[in-house]
Amino acid sequence: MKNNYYEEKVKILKALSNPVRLEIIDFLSNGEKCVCEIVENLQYEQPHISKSLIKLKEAGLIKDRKEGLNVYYSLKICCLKDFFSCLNKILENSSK
Amino acid sequence: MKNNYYEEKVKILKALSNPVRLEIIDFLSNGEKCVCEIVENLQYEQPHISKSLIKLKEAGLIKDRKEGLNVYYSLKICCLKDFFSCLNKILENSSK
DNA sequence: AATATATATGCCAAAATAAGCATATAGTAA
DNA sequence: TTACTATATGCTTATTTTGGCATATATATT
Repeated sequence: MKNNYYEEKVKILKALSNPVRLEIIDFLSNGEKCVCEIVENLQYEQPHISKSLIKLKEAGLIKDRKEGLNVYYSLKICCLKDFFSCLNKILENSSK
Repeated sequence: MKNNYYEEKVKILKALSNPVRLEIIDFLSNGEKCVCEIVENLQYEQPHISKSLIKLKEAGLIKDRKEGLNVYYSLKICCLKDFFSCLNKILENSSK
């Protein structure tokens, strides 16, 4: 259905529409990290980071892997670089 | 500032995070259209379309041009195609 | 000037999101 | 079992977003 077609995209875009979640994605672009590393690095409350990760995962943007007590998250998408370079182009254009 | 860096991207992503606005962008990918054409084609209330267009414009995604009583809107960004093809890849991956 | 048309704005209630804090769960170690 | 650690979940309040309806504005026409 046409509506579903847009709704699914909206879900991904909404997951990305948050500064903390964008920061997490940036951090994960350096490779797989456990939640504790993300919390330590980004300095937000642990539950906040956890919820952010879950939202990104539900949108299909990242994946997780358990190892003992730790959960490791990593990017699931390879095209995100181009995606964000488009965003940057938009920003450059806007400031003109 | 790092915060501003993400906030600006979030503004663009939020503008895109809505099915009606995505539909408008799709429609505009066929070329410049006036508000009346968009309203007629997408079947939403005119004030709703107007607000959607303004939000997209404020995010730097589209531009407008007045001609008599009409206002014509068109895409301002050429990389949106790649942007959405990335979204589609994410969707394909998610459904696996 | 009066009228008509295209578009934008304002206001409102409902729904969604955000973020803090407390607490639960799952795995590990003693 | 008990205690500990890493992560997830639940609850709550504040804020933002949504979409409908009424109305304002700007331009064109008579």
